Amino acid sequence: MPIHNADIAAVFDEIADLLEIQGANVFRVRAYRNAARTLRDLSREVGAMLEQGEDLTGLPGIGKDLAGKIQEIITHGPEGVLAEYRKELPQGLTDLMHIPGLGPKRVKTLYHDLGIKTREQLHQAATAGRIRGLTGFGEKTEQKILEALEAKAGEAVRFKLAIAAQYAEALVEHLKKAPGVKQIVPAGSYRRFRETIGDLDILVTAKTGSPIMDRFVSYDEVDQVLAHGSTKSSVRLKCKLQVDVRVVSEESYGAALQYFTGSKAHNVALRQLGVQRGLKINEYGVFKGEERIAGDTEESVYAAVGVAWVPPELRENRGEIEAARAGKLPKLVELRDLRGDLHAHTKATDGRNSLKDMALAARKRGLEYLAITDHSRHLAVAKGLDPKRLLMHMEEIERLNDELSGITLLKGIEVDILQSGELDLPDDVLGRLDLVVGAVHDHFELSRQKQTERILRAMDHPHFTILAHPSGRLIDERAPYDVDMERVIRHARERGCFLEVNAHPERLDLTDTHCQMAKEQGVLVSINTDAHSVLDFDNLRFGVGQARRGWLEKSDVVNTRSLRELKPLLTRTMS
DNA sequence: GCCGTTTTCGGCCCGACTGTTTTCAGTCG
Repeated sequence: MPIHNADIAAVFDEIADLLEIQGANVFRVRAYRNAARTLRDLSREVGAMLEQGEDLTGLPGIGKDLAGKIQEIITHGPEGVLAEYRKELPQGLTDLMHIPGLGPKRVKTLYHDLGIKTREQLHQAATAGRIRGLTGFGEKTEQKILEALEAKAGEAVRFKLAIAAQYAEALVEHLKKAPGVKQIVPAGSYRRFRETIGDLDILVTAKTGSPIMDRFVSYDEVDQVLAHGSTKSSVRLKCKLQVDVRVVSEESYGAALQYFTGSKAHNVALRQLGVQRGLKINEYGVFKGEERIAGDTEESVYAAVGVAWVPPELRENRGEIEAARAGKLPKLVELRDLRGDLHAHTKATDGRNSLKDMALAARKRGLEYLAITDHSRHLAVAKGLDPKRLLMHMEEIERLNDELSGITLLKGIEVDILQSGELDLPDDVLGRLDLVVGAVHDHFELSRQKQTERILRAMDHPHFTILAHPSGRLIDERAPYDVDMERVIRHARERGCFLEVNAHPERLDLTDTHCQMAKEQGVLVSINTDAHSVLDFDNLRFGVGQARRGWLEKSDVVNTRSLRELKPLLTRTMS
């Protein structure tokens, strides 16, 4: 079993937990957490990097020691490295730290004073009232622990961005009606367009004395009030989404927006820049000693430490601060840059709307072209098209193009990539289309090597244009199939084909880091809705968000081209 | 344990809320 970056990151996080319980130096703990994060964000496998003789100490937060541990974990597995830290503490103890209200200190107390090692033992002790007497604990803490254990809270629930958006928009509307409210904006990972949201952070500026917090905690979708202060309140909604509202004065709006947008890692890095300049940055402003020198706008905060304003989608501490410092931030692609959509379905297969309805909906969005890419015959469950039906479909598209103005339909197919890597329709049929979108819809279980070769072979086909949803994942529902995305991206460059960013909120596939990798390799990306109804064009904004998180600019996205510029790109130039 | 426009040592981001305290530790983000 190959060891992936995420596995090594998990080992480092466990070490960090164990060190915290042991009361180790907090900065040493942080070093392990930083390294874990670096590994999770990395678009390449460290195993492959080591094989190619690359030096891991070039990676942020990885020094000589941790590079050695990574090597050890890859060569001999994680047990040896972990054993060293597990010596003094039983395995599984770190699990207790994931229970809300329990951190390293309390877990240590529970273990040392009562010998508690598992959730079950903790539950027994809490039920028997043996927790409340421990130092640092009380009746309320005991009760909260009990509730957390019984509610199985602590299992991190994340919400897909599009779902969170529904709750966020409704809540913002509710809060707006509170007297004295001036500005109100969702910040946090929501503003950064992360594909899933752990909780929702809403920033409010309001006149002093505004009853905003009372209005917030009494919102009828609130299930539980977790905290209720004058500047900070937290609730859990009935849908289980946690929402934090922070109120600041108007002069602190920029600093607070910057602060609550995060990410945490980005903010830490920005503050370090501040420290180097003798400045303190917090949610109220930028301070030189006692003097407040910036903070009314986000731009002023960044300017105070000598860097350009960073778009929220880039704020992950993946090099954006260095780029901002050097004046080399990308000019990110925007929704309005998109001129067309290269992946959509109709009633002919598993879509809900007619060709004409889809065309008109796309035109209404201001799109200049829409590729109709219904399924091919192999996907029987979707009534996939055989050559005969496809040819009829193409004729219908041509007729409609004659009839409509302001939108051009392109003749395409979402053709199944068969297990062998062959495409599901004959070459002469594929050759009559404007573009061929290839996709894997079955045999997700193939080995990494077979899956990769299957896809590479499909891309070799002379008519292949775009690889749809390249990893096949459904967020939180289906893991990506095992495929060497580095090879796929390199192959796309060699063969001159494109990779999709599927804008459906459950897919968002390519991921942000793979977008970045595609850009580095010079592979163009197509932001497509994969629309199955006229409503799905709304999803384009999520696809754009994902592309922006991947540092993509207008020129990196193939469907920002006008139809005239696009056409020659669709004709593959095979070398 | 990492890192360097104060560089190989001595720093390492900052504040709110809660509960358990009697001035603050722990947790969280």
